[in-house]
Amino acid sequence: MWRKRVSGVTIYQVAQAAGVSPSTVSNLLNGRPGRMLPQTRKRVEEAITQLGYRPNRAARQLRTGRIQVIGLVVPSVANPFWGTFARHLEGAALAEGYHVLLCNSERDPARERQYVEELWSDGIRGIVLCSSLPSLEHIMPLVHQGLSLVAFDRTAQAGDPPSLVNISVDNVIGSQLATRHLLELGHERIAFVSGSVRSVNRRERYRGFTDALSDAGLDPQQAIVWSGASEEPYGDLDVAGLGRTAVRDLLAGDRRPTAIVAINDMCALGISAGIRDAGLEVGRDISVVGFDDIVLADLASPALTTVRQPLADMAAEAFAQLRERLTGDAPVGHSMLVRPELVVRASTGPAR
Amino acid sequence: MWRKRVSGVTIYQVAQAAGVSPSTVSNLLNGRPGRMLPQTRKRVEEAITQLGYRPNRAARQLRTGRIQVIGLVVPSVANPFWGTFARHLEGAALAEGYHVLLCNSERDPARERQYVEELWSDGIRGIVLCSSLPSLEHIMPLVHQGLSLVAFDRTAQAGDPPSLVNISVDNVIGSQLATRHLLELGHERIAFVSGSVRSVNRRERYRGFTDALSDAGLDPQQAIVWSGASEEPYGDLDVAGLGRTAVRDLLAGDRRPTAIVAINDMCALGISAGIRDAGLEVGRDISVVGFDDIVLADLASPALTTVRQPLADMAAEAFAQLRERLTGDAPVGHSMLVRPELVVRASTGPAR
DNA sequence: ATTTACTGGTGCAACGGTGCACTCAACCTA
DNA sequence: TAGGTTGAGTGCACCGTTGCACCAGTAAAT
Repeated sequence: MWRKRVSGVTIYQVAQAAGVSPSTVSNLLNGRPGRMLPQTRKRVEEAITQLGYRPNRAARQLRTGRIQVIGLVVPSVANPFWGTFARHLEGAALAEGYHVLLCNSERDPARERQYVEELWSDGIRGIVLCSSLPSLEHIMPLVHQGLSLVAFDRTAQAGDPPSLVNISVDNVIGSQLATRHLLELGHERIAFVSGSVRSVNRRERYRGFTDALSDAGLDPQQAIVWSGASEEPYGDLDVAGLGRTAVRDLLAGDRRPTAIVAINDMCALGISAGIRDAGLEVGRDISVVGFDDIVLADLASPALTTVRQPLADMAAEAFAQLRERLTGDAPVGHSMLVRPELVVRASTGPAR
Repeated sequence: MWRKRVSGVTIYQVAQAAGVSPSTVSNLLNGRPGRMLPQTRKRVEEAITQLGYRPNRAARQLRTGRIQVIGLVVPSVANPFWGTFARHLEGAALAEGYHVLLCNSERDPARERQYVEELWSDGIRGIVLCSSLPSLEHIMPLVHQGLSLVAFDRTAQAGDPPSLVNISVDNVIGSQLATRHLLELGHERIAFVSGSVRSVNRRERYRGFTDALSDAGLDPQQAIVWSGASEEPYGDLDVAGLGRTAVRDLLAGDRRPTAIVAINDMCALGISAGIRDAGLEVGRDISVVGFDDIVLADLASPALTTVRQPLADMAAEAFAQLRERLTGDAPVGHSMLVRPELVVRASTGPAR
């Protein structure tokens, strides 16, 4: 079976219509308009619009090796945090004529790696990776081959090559803000709830948590920590369910917390649901703090106190960094560590 | 400045390593392994794995006109409903070796059209479009040129060409289920809240709403309808804020509803927040029903009564339809109208 | 002994666009 | 008038894969 040819107008047809050679059309298209007379240029432009010519990207990519697509690997776009990020990144990319190819890793390193390799084989040379795995070893071979990588939601780690750009909020400070807020409200039995233990941002947020406890003269060793049942990767969808489960466990234990610091907002929303499941009231019986400030934090009941990440700015910066590297304007980018902000709402209240 | 060549291993290198011609490698790669001796085949396979060869997609696409990428145009992936859908679609696509190129239209017809045209110029010939605009006229020229289009969240309209596949939940029935549920609880002053009036699914859900009222002997003309302030397109992010605003207006009016049917869950969550803003209790003072059953519906407080869309199944079907058309297995697909299901939770209660 | 069929390959011309190297005419310059 | 320079535009090889058309060698059929 042979497929219908649907490729559309080619540069040859444009050239013919304008009475010039394909090279001239190409010259115009590729920023060399000074190489022809204004009247020639005009003829070519008219032919282009009249025929509705659009360059074939595959041919262009094959010839030049360049392509106006970047990859985005997120844990799961079903999590509104990542959905919002994807949308912002796409907005930034679109403004410069780039497309975004979206990949959900489900926090599975194997899938992450597979995706990155497929993107490479698609000719994509710039990727925003939201991995939060401590080690990016599985990706580094491609980086050395020329892949531009911006790691989002991951701070610089010892041993990172200089070519790697990290963009992240300062998780330690964010978590400190959250924890201090609870301490100031008089809470002392504060729990920390998260999923997988391995991610960089979990580690850092945990450190901010313990730092704040120490500063307040409490013993971090005594802190109540709930970290999911297993070491297995988990999709971000489940993180809310995880929070719900956590509350059951915590309330069944002998040291019931009066406040909970959640790894992120989805988790916090799950925790809030779990608290209600137990017949308790969020913000009065147990306080909850999230992280991210997704849109739903403000919509929840009670509205969620959380640590805000300036997502739109960070997405814009991620794209800007990637683009500079891709176009060769700045071979070495620089990492960015954004200061987060505490947003106090109704899910936190004085300890009773 | 000339860019570093980073194209990787080519089919020539594989052929040379295996001691055959590129054609033979190509034959193996393209499902014609019977054309060579088993030992030859083995040599080629070994050369492929050893060199880590991955076909260059641009070259392949240029030659064949085919490409293993489909486009997905959604209103906004920041809305968890669309995020979840995107994830499911991607899962289905990935299983068959397809990638998904994601585009957020923000419900702007101009942007929608622009995206579809760019996808076309990228050589993409299959698109899942979540438009819900009544008319797809702005897309039809490309469909006639050979674009395979699956319209999601949109039911068949009079005048649709047979080549167009629509996949949607039965909005009329879904909305009827929601409304009847409220009627059975004794509500009579029921409001319908939505954003833009123009979308097909808003129209249908509204019809289900009025049908149910009529069936119960109520006059649909008397129904309380709130439909946003303007005719302008709106991003899906704002739909929650819209719901919140709606409640302010409704409570300021002289006919206060005792129950509200929301166009979707994000809107319902906004409505719930608005009800709380006014110092009232959701499910007791005012009942709220959503549509979609996003993950957060179950997490909300009170948990949201809503109409469930079997999103995973629908996404799988959307991809399957598209794929059949792209591979030529089934030149004419068929539309799908899924029966939705009411999920009763705590946001609805008896009228007082 | 010639024809026919099959097996296991290979040769080659595209696909559409790019940009370096080139030409050719017109215009200086000494 | 020979030599140089500039301006405007063209020729062509190449990017990596594909699959039709072909071919050489062997085996079976006539």
